[in-house]
Amino acid sequence: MSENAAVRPGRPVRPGRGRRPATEVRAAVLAAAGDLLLRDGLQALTFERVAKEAGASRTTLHKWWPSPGALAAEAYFARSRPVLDFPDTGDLRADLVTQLRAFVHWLKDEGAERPVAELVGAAQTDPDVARAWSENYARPRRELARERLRTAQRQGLLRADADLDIVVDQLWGACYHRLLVLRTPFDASLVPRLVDHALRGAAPR
Amino acid sequence: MSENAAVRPGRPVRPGRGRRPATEVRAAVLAAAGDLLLRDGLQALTFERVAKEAGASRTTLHKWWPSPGALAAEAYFARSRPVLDFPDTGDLRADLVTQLRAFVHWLKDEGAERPVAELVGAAQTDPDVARAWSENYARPRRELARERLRTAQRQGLLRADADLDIVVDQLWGACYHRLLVLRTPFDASLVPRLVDHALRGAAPR
DNA sequence: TTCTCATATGAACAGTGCGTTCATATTCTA
DNA sequence: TAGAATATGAACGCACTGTTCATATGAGAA
Repeated sequence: MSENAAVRPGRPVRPGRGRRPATEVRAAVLAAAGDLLLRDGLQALTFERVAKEAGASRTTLHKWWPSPGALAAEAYFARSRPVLDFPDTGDLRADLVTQLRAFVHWLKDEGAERPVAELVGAAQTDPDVARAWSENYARPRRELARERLRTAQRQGLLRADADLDIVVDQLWGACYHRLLVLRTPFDASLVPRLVDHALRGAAPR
Repeated sequence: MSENAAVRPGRPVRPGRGRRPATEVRAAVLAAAGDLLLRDGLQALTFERVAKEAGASRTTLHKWWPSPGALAAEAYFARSRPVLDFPDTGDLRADLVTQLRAFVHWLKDEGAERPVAELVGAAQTDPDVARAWSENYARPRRELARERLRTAQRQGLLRADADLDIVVDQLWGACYHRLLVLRTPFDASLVPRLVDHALRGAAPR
């Protein structure tokens, strides 16, 4: 907001180890980056702007993060709630509906829709973002889903020859398809029909 | 390749209407943009570089396209083959397998994987790309798929209460899910199982 | 045929952001 | 107390965007 008092050129300003230690600077930077990501989107998340908002030096950001994309990904994960455990009440259909509803709710009502879309989008060209997304989000979540399905399969609630990866792709892929490709996000009210289709199929009988 | 003879500064070079008319320049620009997109990816597709490769002026590109993203999208559509008609042999399952196999083949074996991923990625932040993608690709293709499914539904090959949009989301969304989110693209050999899951479901009986 | 208009062109400028280097000052650790 | 770690501001070079400008030339109209 106000002009920095040390902007005057020619006058010797004081560099030196910041008033704050590394951990504090990192926290401030991640907080500022998370704010920027939610408020103005991924495009606005530049080292320049984050540094200004966090009251840190741009040089410092270059030291701790390889690129603005990597910083954005870390800021997002730091802010997103921990991955929900998959419920196992014994009722597979109900558990899937619960889990997918939570996912859609998280996208639509908790502000994650734009960050998720932008981060997945950036991952298509930014290797830093791709790795962070893959390791910290996509793979772990897929693994949890598959585990829950495997349990159900052992209990005879799924066909023995069902391909669990494909089931995961159909359920979550349908949501991402609307979010990313069609850009008409999934409505939570559709979740039960989605699960029904995955379990019963679209063919008669 | 070779240095332009008119690079010498200070010496009056000759601007003026290019040696080529508008249609020719547009074609050259689209061709150069398509080459760049396939060869070096979306990141490399800047007005500056395309202008140089097409032997055109950067000013001209600004006149005809609002942004590099919009140019990339148009260049891609100009190069991609026309949308395949949905076959209707009366055998829904076989027709879906045919169509999805063509889609996967187009991604994996015809070099479309990277451009598609990068364009969908860019669409998450670039409104120009989002509009072009939505209007010229996603929506028309979805409509074609839904039409084929509606025919099948009328013939009793799908449940009367099946949600055709959801079926489309499950089939193509599964492919996009691997391409964009998991980044482990779909293999064509999985297509029959995917279609089987969509029609029969994963539950027993 | 002649004239007028559309338009491709090169040059220049400001703005933004990245990536890096440098000297300096401060805090933490041993 | 000495030295290592590190945050800081400044500066430079680079790439790309977005814009303006004068100029030359081809194409269509009168």
